[in-house]
Amino acid sequence: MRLLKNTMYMTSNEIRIAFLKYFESKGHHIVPSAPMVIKNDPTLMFTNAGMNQFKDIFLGNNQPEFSRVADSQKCLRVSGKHNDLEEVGRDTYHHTMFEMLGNWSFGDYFKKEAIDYSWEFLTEVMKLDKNRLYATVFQGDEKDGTSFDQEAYEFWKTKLPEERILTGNKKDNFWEMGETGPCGPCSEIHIDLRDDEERAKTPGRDLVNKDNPLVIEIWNLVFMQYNRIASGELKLLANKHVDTGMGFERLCMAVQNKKSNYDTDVFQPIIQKIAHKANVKYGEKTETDVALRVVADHLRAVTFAIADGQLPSNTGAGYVIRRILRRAIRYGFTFLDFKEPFMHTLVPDLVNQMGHQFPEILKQQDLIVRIILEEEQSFLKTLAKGIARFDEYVAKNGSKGSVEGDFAFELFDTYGFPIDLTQLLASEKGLVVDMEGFNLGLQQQKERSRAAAAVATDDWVELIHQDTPTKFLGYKENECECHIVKYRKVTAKNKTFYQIVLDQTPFYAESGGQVGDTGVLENVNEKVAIYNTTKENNLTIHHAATMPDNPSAVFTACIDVAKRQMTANNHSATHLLDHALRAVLGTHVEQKGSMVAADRLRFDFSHFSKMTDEEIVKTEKMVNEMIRRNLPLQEYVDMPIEEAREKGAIALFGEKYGNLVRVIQFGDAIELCGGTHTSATGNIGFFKIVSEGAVAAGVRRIEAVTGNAAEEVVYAQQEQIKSIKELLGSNNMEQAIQKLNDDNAAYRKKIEEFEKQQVANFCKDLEAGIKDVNGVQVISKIAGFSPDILRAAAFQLRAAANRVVVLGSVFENKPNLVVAVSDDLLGRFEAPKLVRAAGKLIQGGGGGQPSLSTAGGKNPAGLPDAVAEVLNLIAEN
RNA sequence: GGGGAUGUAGCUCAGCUGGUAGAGCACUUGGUUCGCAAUCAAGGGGUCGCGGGUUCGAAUCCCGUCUUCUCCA
Repeated sequence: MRLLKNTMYMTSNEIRIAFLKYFESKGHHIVPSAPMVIKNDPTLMFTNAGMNQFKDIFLGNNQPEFSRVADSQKCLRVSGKHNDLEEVGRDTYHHTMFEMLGNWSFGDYFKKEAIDYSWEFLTEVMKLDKNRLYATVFQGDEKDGTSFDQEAYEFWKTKLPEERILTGNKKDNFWEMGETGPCGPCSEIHIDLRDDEERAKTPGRDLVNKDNPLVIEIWNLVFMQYNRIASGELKLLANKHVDTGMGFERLCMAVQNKKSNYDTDVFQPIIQKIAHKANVKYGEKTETDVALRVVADHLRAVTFAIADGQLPSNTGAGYVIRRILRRAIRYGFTFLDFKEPFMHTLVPDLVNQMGHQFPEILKQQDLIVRIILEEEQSFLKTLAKGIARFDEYVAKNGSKGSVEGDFAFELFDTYGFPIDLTQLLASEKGLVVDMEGFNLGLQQQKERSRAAAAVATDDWVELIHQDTPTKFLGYKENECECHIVKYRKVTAKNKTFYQIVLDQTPFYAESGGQVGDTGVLENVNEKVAIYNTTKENNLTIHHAATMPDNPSAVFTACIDVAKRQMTANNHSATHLLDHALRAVLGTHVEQKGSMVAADRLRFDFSHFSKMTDEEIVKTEKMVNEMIRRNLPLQEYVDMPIEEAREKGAIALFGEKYGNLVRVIQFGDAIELCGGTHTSATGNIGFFKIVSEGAVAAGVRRIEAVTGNAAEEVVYAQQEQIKSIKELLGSNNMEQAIQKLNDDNAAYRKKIEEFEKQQVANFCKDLEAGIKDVNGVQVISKIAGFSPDILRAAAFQLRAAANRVVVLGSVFENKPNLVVAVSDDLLGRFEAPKLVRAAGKLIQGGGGGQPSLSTAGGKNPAGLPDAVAEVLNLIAEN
């Protein structure tokens, strides 16, 4: 319940809407947040800034659709100079997931308007106290040849007294996207949220950019006016852009007059909920406060990541999500005393709070809950195992006073046991963890990995300047004339290859699950094989082992048509499968992953139980029925996304779509899709599911084949059945196999009994032939039994007192020897010694336990001598 | 992608340097009666992930491969 006093402040939802409304009123086009999970950019796993979705515009690979844009962007940061996952929650202002409010100008307005808008929004719309605001301006950099940003300074002078306009160096006030590329000076707006008393003591201007949690940067206005080229030199850009970013949570804190982001209504409802469940109060104890913040923050991050299609896993981006989730579980486990899964129970509360603004989490709530629950269960299990392992270690090594770094690292590295938990457990036992040793192990691990993953990428060699994406002709053409726009050399693991960008291409770049095309780049003089095609942002990259001798020549790019056709068949079949699954299982089926290759297809989708055989058959039949109807491909290029949605086209969560989309339709199966498809479903021929299984909680995977490959599966099965029938000599396989099974069991039983009998008879015979050697009852015999029977007999015979048993046999042309000694003679004779000595005579070796040992060899003729040798040895002792 | 671990009875796992595959729970049958995981006895159940190799002998050692987990990138 909100206190009356607080109703004076805008809620976070109102603040977000006010921001978007304001910029809309200034001619900005409002775009939705891009997914937090990034595909098609190997340099980035998650959206970490508002500008990510516009990167291609800044890089000049793409043209903007609108010159003024604003949005609120979901972002995730887990590493970087100011963002270490381990720090989140310990202080009151770091987050993993946050929203970045931003407005952009692509070659439209520049410094004046950017500054005017930001000032007006903060002071007039948000009504923040002007006296608490500071602006920073770039001071210039001699080495770069850049000068003081007089322009920005002049504009700020119209808003602020000069003593509250500060200058900053290259580190704070010059923004660069990477080593090279567009960049420029930036102007930051800082706000001083301290009490008046504090402000009177120290002026705010002394605390700007000094890591004070209450004197913070609230908005960064970047003025992109340069392009940094590989030599480090700056060149003026023809089109100047504005890129701004304002931390939504910080803005809420300022507007709502709080001392921490976590005190705003963005976090408080969920924090209160967690506190209630944990039976603690927020604000009472540092330890539990940190844990509450960690859980609240991480819950948001994980929920949104899963909604955007990134499930926790053990590699790449999925691993980052798992780490975040596990960190929250572990804080809950240790400091909030949650010994049972709890995170998943909080999802509905978060959805309740944010589901209106972000419908993706509302729609996928069930899946999110299930996945988090499963992760919680499995992690609590690894915690339990780690604790057991730790206790075992302490029982053995507790007296040493410290926990060895090697052990702590092993626990962490192999068993996933968090190091801080190890430290906690250790301190409870009065032990100290050797962190130096632990860090050494971690360091070595990192170096190993880096060395293995080292990729050296050379600069692009630009042959033709082109600021539009490669024109893709592959929907219609299998080959086309082309020029190389640019290329670069890449070295990884001592292998070099080349990445080539063309002006236009028929090659489909790996995306949307469909594999990249292969083919050749050729002209009359030369021919280069393209072995893969991938996408990096908007660049279509052709991979080749070598470069043409004359890269500037005109080429013909030809794809491997057969492979493409099979891939297209599989891609179309995937759409039919998706459609059939929704019909058979329900509309909760959402695509969670897809892989379309020439020889097979794989489709991951949300569904909560194993598909029954009937459901699988029903799905197959439905797909095959659509194939037989030979539905023609209906392709709509550049259809407005709203129209596509009305048509009922299936879109993917976590996929970024423009305003104009490509729609692929086969009958009732309609999907937004960029892939290549077959002209009519009849080309697919035949569809067959080859496996169905689980990939994660609530996610199933189907693997299937089509056309030739499917035909082959059927033929292979037919062939198998035929040969089985031949082997059985019967057409009624079920009956014949049942009989075989029954017979087999009966025979096994009989053999067992027979062997038992054999051993018993054998023993009886042998008992009759006991000899006395040196006061010891000796049984020795050479027979034709298997080693197993020999051993069983010896085992029985040694039960009596004062006995040594020596048995030999030739079985399958190999000599075997068993020596057994009765318990009371164990001090006097050792079976292994005896058997080894005898083994030499049959050209073999042996050993075993003191009471019973075996040997085998290669010389059957030596067997009598071997037995005699044992008797000699007995006689000598 | 690299490192480490893991795979043994329906389930949870043990099996030390190679020597007759085990425990607990579950199951079957029988006995007992102390009413909600009762107890006693007997019993069934295992291609030791898969494929090679070394060895007289491999669950155990070596090589390859797959599964799952885990850390790093």
